[in-house]
Amino acid sequence: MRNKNTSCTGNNLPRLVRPAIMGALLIRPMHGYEISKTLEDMGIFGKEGADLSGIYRALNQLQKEGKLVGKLEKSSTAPAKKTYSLTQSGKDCLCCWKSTLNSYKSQIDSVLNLLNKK
Amino acid sequence: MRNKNTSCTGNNLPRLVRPAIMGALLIRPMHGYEISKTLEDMGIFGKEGADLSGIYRALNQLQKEGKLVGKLEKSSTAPAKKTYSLTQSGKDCLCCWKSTLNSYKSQIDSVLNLLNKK
DNA sequence: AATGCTATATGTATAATTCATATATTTGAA
DNA sequence: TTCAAATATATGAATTATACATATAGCATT
Repeated sequence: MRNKNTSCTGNNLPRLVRPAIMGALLIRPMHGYEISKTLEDMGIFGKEGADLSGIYRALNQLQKEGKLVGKLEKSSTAPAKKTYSLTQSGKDCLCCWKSTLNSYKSQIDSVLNLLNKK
Repeated sequence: MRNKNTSCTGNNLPRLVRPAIMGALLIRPMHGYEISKTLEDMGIFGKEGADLSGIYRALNQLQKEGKLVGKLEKSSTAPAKKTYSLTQSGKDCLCCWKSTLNSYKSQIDSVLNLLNKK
């Protein structure tokens, strides 16, 4: 059954995956699975964490846009990983995201004000 | 040119149109164009306000879902309007939206905390 | 041997958004 | 008085994001 987010029971906030990923990479360079676990531990996307496939897709997109670079690390003892780090362009983008996220918050506050009327 | 919202320059917050519309209807029953102007005046979706076509689409969906009822008002002196009001189901939904929006805010705060690291 | 975790990726369906466009009436300005 | 702008609703089409399923594969534990 799809469709859990169409109504007022909305789970995750769309468009938050990208800045969340990039924020995680501010801590240190990480690979996708590690990013997913980090965000899950922080509880950003609820108890179940963000969808892994969405994270991998976003990572590939962000790389295509030049905001991240991924380095493939092969290993004989573990599955291959791609460790991503922020580029300068990615860091600039994060700065922009800061004001975007603050503007999201004030938009939400405006709606909440409406909902608390009366 | 499309594509203004894909990156960190994100404009409108998705999934905010529906609770915003329903919140406006808490003030009083209104028709679509009036809702659009009300939200625009409140600056919820930036200076340019929300896209009108999106509002009309959401109104029709919300009506289909039983959260609103629309009453067509024909007039000899003005274009026909559809005045919408919240149903009980719509009011229940709004209550749910309140906690959803607060959870959105805390998700955003978590990401902002990441971005402010160092 | 079987399960579960680590690790990445794609296919597909759906939902939401954006922009363009169509239609029709009314009001105000040049 | 003609033309533009505002009021009012709606649909078509493209894009983006999300969600869920699924595929693959190595490693660790029981």
